[in-house]
Amino acid sequence: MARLPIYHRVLSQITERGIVTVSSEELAAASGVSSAKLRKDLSFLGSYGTRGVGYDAAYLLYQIQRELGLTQDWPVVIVGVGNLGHALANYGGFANRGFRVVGLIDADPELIGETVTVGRDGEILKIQSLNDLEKIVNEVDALIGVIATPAAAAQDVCDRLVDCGVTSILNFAPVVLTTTLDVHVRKVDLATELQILAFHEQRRGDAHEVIV
Amino acid sequence: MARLPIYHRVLSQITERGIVTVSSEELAAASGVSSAKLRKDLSFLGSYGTRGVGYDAAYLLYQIQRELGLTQDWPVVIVGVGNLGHALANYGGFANRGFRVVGLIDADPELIGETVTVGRDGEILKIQSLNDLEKIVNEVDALIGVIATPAAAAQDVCDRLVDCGVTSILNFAPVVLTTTLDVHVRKVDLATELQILAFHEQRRGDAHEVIV
DNA sequence: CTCACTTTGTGCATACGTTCACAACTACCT
DNA sequence: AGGTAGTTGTGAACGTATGCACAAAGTGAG
Repeated sequence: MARLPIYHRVLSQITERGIVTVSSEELAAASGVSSAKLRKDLSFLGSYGTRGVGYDAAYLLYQIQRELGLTQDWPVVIVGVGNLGHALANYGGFANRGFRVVGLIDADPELIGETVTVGRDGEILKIQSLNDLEKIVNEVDALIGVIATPAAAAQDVCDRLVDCGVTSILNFAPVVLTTTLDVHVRKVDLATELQILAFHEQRRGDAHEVIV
Repeated sequence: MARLPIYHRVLSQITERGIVTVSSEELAAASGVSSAKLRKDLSFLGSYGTRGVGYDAAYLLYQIQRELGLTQDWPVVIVGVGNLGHALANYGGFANRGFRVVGLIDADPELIGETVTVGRDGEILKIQSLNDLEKIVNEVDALIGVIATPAAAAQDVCDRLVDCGVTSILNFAPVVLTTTLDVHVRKVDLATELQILAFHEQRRGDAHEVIV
């Protein structure tokens, strides 16, 4: 389920506040879903709650972590270190969620060799050349790749990543990537998100005009 | 529908290549969906195709633009001009898709006054103070706001934007925002996307172990 | 021990999105 | 004109996700 990460985050915050027991109502409210939906989602993992009481926050958190595969560390390679690539590399939310950025790759000779601090603990990483992509990926044994390149380069980078054994790709470039079926591709498109908002904005405006 | 922006992008590319007629098969393949799904999506807008021939690419593109509200220009305010905010401001895909970044707001005094080039045509914008948020939003009459702040500040910024009349919000901060029902909130969470990939990666690994 | 109260887990009904299959329509060739 | 190939639009079947409602199970007071 795609909502597990949300529950995971909410539970993290809750346990940090020292709360030990949480009901489905509370957890659902904090996650922005209905309590019935939440209970069904959690029952998918097993019966980790106790009736009349609620869920043990820490225990439930651990179970979700296990289900999400967050008990291990996933090495991640980022290709394309422009503004977005920088933002991703610096994003603090990765380190404590089972991800470690282990490779920064760009095609721009100007950028190669530049150092970037990744994560919040100040680890330093050098930007490496696109030519060495295969070598880098094999060295760090990355299964997850992030594409933050311009649209024109995305498909080529994708093919090369897949050739090196990468099986999960997060794509920020505004193109539809084609790969074999066994590769998981997720797309995040900034313009698309705004367009969806504009769509609703416009429908709102239309409805208004009818009323007025 | 959430797939309209994809069709829009694909159609843009197709018309730029001078292609005048396109069948549902072709368009579906380029968009990564099935042809039946695409036809149903398009029939939602009306009957803009001709049987036996296909769709007139330019005409269909215009109809989608109209439906998405892209025939007008939406002013957008970005709050939080860190790495991600910069990436968004520079993102070239907005300008030619009906969006204009008209406000950059940050809380950091160091950043205020700094100039940023937004879009690809080199328009220059000054970063303004969070204190002036209300004034700025009212001045440019923005209905769409982007939150790229740290998690701790997001809810406060959201409330203030809504108070100024913003009715659509794109949230990059890793928190669940609570607002009134009439405000459209979309969330893009980078860590969540990676977690979903890791989830599939792990299941893949589990299955493998069983076989081995 | 019993009773009143709380909360989970789940069977069932409903709504939604997707796929299938085909009638309706167009273009073109003979 | 008639027939064949190609393509859209859509009704019907299917599967999945959501919401409802309640039995099962736990807690605590008297």
